[in-house]
Amino acid sequence: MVTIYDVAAKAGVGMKTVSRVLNNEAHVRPAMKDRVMKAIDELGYRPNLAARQLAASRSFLITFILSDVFSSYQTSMLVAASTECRLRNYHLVVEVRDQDETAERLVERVTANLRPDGIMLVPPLCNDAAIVRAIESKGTRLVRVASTLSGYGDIVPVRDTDVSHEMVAHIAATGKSRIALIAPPFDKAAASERVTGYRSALADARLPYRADYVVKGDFTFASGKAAAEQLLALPEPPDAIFATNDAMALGAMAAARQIGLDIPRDIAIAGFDDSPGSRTMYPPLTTVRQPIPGMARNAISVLLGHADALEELVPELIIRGSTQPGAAAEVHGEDM
Amino acid sequence: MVTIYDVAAKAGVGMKTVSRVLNNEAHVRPAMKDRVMKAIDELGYRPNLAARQLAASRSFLITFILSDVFSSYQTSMLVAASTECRLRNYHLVVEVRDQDETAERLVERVTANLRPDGIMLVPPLCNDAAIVRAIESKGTRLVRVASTLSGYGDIVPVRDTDVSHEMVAHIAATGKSRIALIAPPFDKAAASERVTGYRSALADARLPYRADYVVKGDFTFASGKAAAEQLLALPEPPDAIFATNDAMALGAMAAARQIGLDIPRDIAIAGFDDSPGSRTMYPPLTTVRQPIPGMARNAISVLLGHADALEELVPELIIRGSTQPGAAAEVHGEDM
DNA sequence: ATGAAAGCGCTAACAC
DNA sequence: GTGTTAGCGCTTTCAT
Repeated sequence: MVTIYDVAAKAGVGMKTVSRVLNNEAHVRPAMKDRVMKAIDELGYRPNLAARQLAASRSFLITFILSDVFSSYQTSMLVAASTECRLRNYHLVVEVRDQDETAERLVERVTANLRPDGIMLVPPLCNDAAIVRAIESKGTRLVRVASTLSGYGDIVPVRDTDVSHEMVAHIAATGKSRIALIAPPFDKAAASERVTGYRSALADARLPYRADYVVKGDFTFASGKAAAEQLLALPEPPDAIFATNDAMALGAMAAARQIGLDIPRDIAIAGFDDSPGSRTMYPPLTTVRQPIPGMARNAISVLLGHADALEELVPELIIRGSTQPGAAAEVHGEDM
Repeated sequence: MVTIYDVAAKAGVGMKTVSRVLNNEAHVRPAMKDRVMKAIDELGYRPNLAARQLAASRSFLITFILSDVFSSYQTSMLVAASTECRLRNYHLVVEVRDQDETAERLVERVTANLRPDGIMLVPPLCNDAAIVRAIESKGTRLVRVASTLSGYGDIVPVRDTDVSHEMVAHIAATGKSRIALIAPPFDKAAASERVTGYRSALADARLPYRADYVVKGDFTFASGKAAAEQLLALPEPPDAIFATNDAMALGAMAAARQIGLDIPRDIAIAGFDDSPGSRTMYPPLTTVRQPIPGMARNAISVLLGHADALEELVPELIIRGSTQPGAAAEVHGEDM
């Protein structure tokens, strides 16, 4: 094993100098730096993380807590966060919340022996007040992506209002006039940006807002299917449904299909997330692509204290065949 | 910070004794053990991983390398592996293979400063010979799940032949007689267990094996769609398609849908993996559920040297509406 | 079966 | 700017 001593000896300098070079600290003469770098290269020296952790009492680790309920959104975030960590010489540790594990136990075990420098939470866990409080009590840094909850930790926001407005405007532009919404489960659904965008677009298109056209779901396929069944059973059923995530939109598609409706002729359907499933339907689902890599980048930046240069992120409307006949028949299929 | 010294002092023993208790080593009198445990509890002592790593030169870390191409299979494995690690006081670090990153660079960076005690690879990366060789050259322990490639590292096998046979037998039992196969991309496709099961089931059902009914795919939606288009354009098209994974099966469903075929009446379709997408289709996809938690458990066991008690694992046939009208209309929808 | 002492490879604090 | 000296909190010899 090549240690920092060997490098120091080879370069003919003290070991603190090597350490300075390794950590990109200031006050190192370029010539010195080169000499050290050369020695590092020639020796094939690799710093030992455990030793750095112990001496610096930093772990260079970020913990990402995954809920036990799957979503492609979560895993996309995970992948993006891992990629981001690597660019900063950090590593991402995954911990999965066990079913019926209390928030306290979860946070305790995640925090106890690994001592991550920070924890990253995405929906739905980032909206779990007990978890957030437990992390606060441990004093571990926390970043929460797209959280609808205030409280401990930095929050990386997403602006969903405009793109939701755009979505509903697009649907209206295809000639639909009875556009229903499958809303998020939040108590005050009106607080959701996606709902706000829906309402403002209706107003812009001079379409009436009808309370019976808004049904809450809980972001699952089953809830979307149930909501759509309810909507389609209305005396005057909608001719379009905007579901606030893809899983619910797929549920709505299944409900429509089951009673023999043609999509999008009889009923247009749109979702939100650009999940793999949205691309492997026929017709493929019109949806919104979140700027996930950027969100993860922002999250890790915040966690590591570089909150200065956060990116401005804009979700993107993806129009496909479920709202526009003939649109984007050639969707990229990904292995899923 | 409570250290092992504090515990030793409080319990009135030497620190090696505390260490022995913590590591479940032999030669500790029960009374002694209790005394130490009590002190640990009262002090709320938590071992410091970094210090253990440094002293023991073990990291208590397993690295899971994710390919940049998504699959629910991969992420299910990841989750299961993380859960399994936690039960053994290990932690799972995720690293994502960058596009156009060489195998050597990938393994170098994954191995260099974190020094995981083992690496876990699942398809498709576990079949990348260059990566396997690079890991071998680092001397890091490796376990590969369901690999079709021999070479360095332990392999956790899956037995797909029987369930594939069962699948094709099921399709034949529904009255279909022209059953096509979308095969894996492997060079010698006949080497695949799924293909073997297909052929033996055809033989059992006294159905002819037709070379024009077997088309290779590459496990993506697009390849499945293309393969199905080719099959459906045959002078005598098949009345059923068994795709060797779900993504390709969904591609086949899209192809069938596009030309107005009814599933399963005109064409039955089945997949393999029980991916989230298989459950959010209408009709839901008949498929095979792999025993993923067990596979992950076996993989981590092997990696940690407990290769003794490996579980015998059996994949499960999941019959749904895409092959059997009226079957399982009520599929669990998961958020995806 | 238990204890004492010596590091593991690095960074922090300070001296120069 | 650069070098020296102490540890970080554990496990590992090796005594006893």
